[in-house]
Amino acid sequence: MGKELAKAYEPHEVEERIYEFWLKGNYFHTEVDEKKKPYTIVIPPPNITGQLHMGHALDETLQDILIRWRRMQGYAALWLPGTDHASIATEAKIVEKMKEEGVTKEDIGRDGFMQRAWKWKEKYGGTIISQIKKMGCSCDWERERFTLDAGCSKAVKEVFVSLYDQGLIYRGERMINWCPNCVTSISDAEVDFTEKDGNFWHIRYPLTDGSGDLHLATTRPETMLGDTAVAVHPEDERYQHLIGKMVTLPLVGREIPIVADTYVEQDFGTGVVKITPAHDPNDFEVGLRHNLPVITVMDEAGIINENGGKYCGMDRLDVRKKIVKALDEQGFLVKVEPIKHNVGTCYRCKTVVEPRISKQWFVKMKPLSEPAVKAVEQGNVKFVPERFDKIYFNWMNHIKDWCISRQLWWGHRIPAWYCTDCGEITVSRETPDACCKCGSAHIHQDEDTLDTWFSSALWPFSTLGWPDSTEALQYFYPTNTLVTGYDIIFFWVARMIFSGLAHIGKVPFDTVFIHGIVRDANGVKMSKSLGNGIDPLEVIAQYGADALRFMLATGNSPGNDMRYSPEKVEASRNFANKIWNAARFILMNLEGHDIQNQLPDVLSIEDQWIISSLNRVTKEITENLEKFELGIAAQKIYDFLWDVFCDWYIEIAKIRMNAEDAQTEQNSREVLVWVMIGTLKLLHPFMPFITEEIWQTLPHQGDALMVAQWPEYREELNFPQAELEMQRIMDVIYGVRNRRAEMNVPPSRKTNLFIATAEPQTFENGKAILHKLAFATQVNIGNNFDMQGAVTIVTNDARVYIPMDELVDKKAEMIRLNKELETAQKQLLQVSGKLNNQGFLSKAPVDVIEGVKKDFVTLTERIHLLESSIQALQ
RNA sequence: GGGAGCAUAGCUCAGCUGGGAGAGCAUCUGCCUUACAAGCAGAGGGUCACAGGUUCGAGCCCUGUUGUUCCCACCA
Repeated sequence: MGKELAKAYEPHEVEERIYEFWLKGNYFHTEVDEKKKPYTIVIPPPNITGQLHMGHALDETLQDILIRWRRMQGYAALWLPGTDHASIATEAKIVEKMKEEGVTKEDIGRDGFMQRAWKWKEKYGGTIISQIKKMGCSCDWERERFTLDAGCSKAVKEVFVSLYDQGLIYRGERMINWCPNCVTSISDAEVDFTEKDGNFWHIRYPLTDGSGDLHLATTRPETMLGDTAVAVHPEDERYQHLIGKMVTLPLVGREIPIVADTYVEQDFGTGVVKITPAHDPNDFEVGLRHNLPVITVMDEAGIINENGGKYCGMDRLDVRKKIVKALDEQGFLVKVEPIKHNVGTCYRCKTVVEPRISKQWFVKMKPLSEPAVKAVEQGNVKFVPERFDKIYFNWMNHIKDWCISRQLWWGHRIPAWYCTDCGEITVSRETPDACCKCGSAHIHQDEDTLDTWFSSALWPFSTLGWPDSTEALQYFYPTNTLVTGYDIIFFWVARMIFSGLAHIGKVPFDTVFIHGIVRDANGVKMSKSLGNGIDPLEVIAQYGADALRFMLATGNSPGNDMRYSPEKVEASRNFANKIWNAARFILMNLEGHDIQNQLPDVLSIEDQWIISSLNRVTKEITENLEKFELGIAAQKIYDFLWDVFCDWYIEIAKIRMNAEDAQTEQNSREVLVWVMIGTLKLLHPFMPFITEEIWQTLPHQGDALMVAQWPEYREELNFPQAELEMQRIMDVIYGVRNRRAEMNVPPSRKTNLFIATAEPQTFENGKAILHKLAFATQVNIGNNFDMQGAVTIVTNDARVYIPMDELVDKKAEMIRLNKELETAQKQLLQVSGKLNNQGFLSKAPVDVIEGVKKDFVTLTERIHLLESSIQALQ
């Protein structure tokens, strides 16, 4: 206490110090405590390759708000942090760096590569964590985890073996999505379809018997090297007579059959489709049905192989051009039609994905997805906003088996060993010495690793110690809230839900709180390639973490996208500064006085009014937070602090600080402190740094605001009468200010005020306030005043006169009063319309009818006051 | 092809289970009133996309239309 605060809030001087203070106090750490209820959030682990971007900043802010709020409410609030090894992304980065050094993966071998990768992780993996700390996040850093650490590895092996034993993991040769650039398989979820310009190449396939030819169209002419049939619809009259005949594949010379299959749509194109079973998923199915040979013509890197004849060794896209040219030269090309079509691309590197037949590991999804769907249907997991459950259901109900093996080194290696002698596969938690079937020691482990999301799917329980039955697991699982963007429901949320159910038998969390993405000021998605991303760290450096957090938490609603704009952060920064200065005012007035954070025994009207207002706002904000309406909650604190506490209560306090009466001053100080502390508590989850800093300088109980008790609504602090009376006084002040502003009267020019009212006591009580805030030299209160040539203001409870003869334009005054009368009469008409409506009276709820009746009385009184004012003016 | 979101002040967006529309920024007018000019006091500005319907009452619920964004599926 007694510390001098700078005139403007300087976040960079505060944030680091406060964060250290919290760490030192060990406030982030949460132990199992049977006396408390747990509240748990597991962080969506950011990639170790990552740099903090606005998406993280938003996600982290929402989580920290929830966790800080629950912690203050007395929960054992655990926010469990960690990072993801991000197999594809990380491996790509390391390979890229090795390339600069002129080293390849093969050069250094698997062990050498893993050594490098771990070194890389040690060096860069902490970056994102330190950036999260800059946001002010209250994660339990003692429990920080990594998806590739020993514990997670144990969980992964357990899950793999268990699913394998249940027959839910199998190995098979299937058509999968292949990224020729990452040189690995990827899952269906990892394919992005993007619309691209392409061509329909119309080609003529001659009938082998020379009786004619078939026209067909393709977007991938190079795959014709692997064609093993041509298909038409069985009921297509145009081609009935050709079914069973042969065509000769141009350029290649292979004779292939014409088959009939309902997969072909008669109305699309020419109704003839070339069939390449090795390079198209649909063609693969057709091939199976018609027992067609499968000819693979491309290798892992998209290079044409020996089956491609003279095109062997060339890239698929070069071959496309060459084939088109050759077809054209030899007269097989009918025409080229430019089209837009959807092309599957790798979600990591954007390379065009090649469908490819390959032996991979799969998770059988049907038995896992069904209980996961049920869990959401039954409400065991709730999406906020609710509509996202539709997206979830749609995906879960149409899910195909999940390809989980990746041809990468950085990741969880598949715990399967192959016997060179008998061919048996040994799947085991521990590294086996011998084949489980024949006992041969000639076994070698599968070279592949698992999809990153395989380990992420276990995150809510692997991080709590599973498969061991730890105390933490028992206590904190199921977790409570999962906070993430809608773009990650498939990748992660869905997989966590079925994994939790399959391995623990319980859903991993009860609520999925979904947010949108942060776009730039023009509404364009921020991306590295566009270079339109805003660095949250720069924003923090310029405006402070609290301003960024507040901006991200307000002005948007759950599940919807938002735009970043500097103006919004500035507004939040200004709010921080407002709080700062309110605190400065209070501190200035505390100097030399012994003030506790407690309410005085006797409360004035204005004390009751502000306390009652805070009490109500406290209740509302808590309710908003319970419903995940974070933005609304933040807005309410903003409004209370600025428009109510600062604009009115502090202004009134200035008057009372100059009162003769020492007790009034003292009471005023106590209420100032009490309300400020209460407000700081409400605001703390949103703006943790500045609130903690201020709280520390004010009289308080306890060591830190972040572990102070969340305020609760108290019935004995509800003062409706005081609120009503303050409203009357404020109405007069609003009216006076308004009229003075219209007439350009500067504040320095004080005037007399005459208030004619049936509620003299209210205004008597508020005399000092009216005096200062309505710029009065004298405040006269009575039943009636005979005022000539005065400015007249009519409120619901009073007629107010300001004698300013030289400024009064009678005509203008008349017009204004008549206009107000007209408005009031219109409103009265509406209100009485309702009261005369039998339907309204019989069907509307009682409190609504009461409200309208009250309006009727108020308006009638107002009209009466206006009419007599007009009369007086005449 | 299937599904979802959005359309409210000049701009960016709030508006909870239906009870007569709000904020920030911008604009205009006054103010250095000793916490704050990153501020104070005022003002203007909206057929809540359009058309129907339900209801005593619709920005909110229902149907349709238009525009816009996105997700899923995928057409060779």
